[in-house]
Amino acid sequence: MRITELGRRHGLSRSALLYYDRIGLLRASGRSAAGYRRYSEADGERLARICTYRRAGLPLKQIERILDAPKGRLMDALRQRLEELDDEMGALREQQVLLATLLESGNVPVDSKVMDKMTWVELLAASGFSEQDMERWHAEFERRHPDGHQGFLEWLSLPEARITEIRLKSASDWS
Amino acid sequence: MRITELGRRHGLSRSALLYYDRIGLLRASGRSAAGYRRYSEADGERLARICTYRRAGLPLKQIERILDAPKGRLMDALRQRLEELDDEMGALREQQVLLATLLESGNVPVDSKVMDKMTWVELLAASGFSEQDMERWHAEFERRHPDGHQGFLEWLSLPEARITEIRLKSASDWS
DNA sequence: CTTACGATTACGTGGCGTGAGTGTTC
DNA sequence: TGAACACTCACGCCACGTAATCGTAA
Repeated sequence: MRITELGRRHGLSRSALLYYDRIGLLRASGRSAAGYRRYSEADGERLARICTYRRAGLPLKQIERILDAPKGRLMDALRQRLEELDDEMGALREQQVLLATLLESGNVPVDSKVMDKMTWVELLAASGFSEQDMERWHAEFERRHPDGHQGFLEWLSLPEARITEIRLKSASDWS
Repeated sequence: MRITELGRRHGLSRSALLYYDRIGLLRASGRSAAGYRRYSEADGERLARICTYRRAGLPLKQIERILDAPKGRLMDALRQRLEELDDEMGALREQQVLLATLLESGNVPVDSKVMDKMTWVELLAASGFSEQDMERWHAEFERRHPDGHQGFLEWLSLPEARITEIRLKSASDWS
């Protein structure tokens, strides 16, 4: 099979396949007498996998790594991509909110949903939680669910620097 | 004002402003004797507008066009960006679906970032928080910051019905 | 003297698209 | 003989980041 034909079958352009060849992601397994690239059935199957991971938004470099890697690495990459997607969708949602307020032109609604740390600490204190309890609780949180801890601190709208600080302290308290 | 200072005030890097100068998006309105870029108050206000539109995801070229255009063009651009955003979010959602099916067919453990209620309760219990404490805490939360309470329960990924249930109970506990 | 800024120029990123100029197959 | 394909090389896109090498301010 020749390059344009292979591309057509998988919904890719000729130049895309030329690019894949250049970067070594999918090298033509042979050449004709005139120097034309020839693609085998195996090449086609490899390309099918490439297209699948590309539709999931994986960068080509990572695709190259996982194509010949054990299944565990592959699954790790997919899970990681899912988490990235959360961030990307969050960023788009922020853009939506900004655009909506700009178009409403004028009155900017205040988000009372934002929780700050002081309020949070007050709440726990009101239920009989001491500062020491807080520290032990942060440490436990960090030990059992680092990602959840991060997410919670973000939910409190703490600046990134403060989050890092708290997590580092929590980790050292635990060890 | 000099370049790094202006950037710091708007959350941009020096190289970003150098780039804006090169492409003509924001030219320094003057130079010092030694050739340093000097930015005026008017430059700062222009940059503030640029940053706003950039946070909405507009490309710099388009920003340049709408900065000195009538208000109508500006609104058109914002509306158009909102529509693009729909497409982009749709694309990301497709990636999510594909990833979910790939992960499920491969029998893979679930996202650790998601915090569920059981884990949360366990954590508090580990720090000496009783069920009764929990109830009082929910009630206090609901009384002082209803929106924050709602947001917190959503963060735990609880279904809407369960959230309503908890909030109603908390409200009645308090009254 | 140091060090924290300023300047310019040039190259890298990702994933191709788009030519220019030339050869091959049908 | 002409159209449709193939080849290689090189530059363009976007929004900067990152040196490298230099001059200036405090």
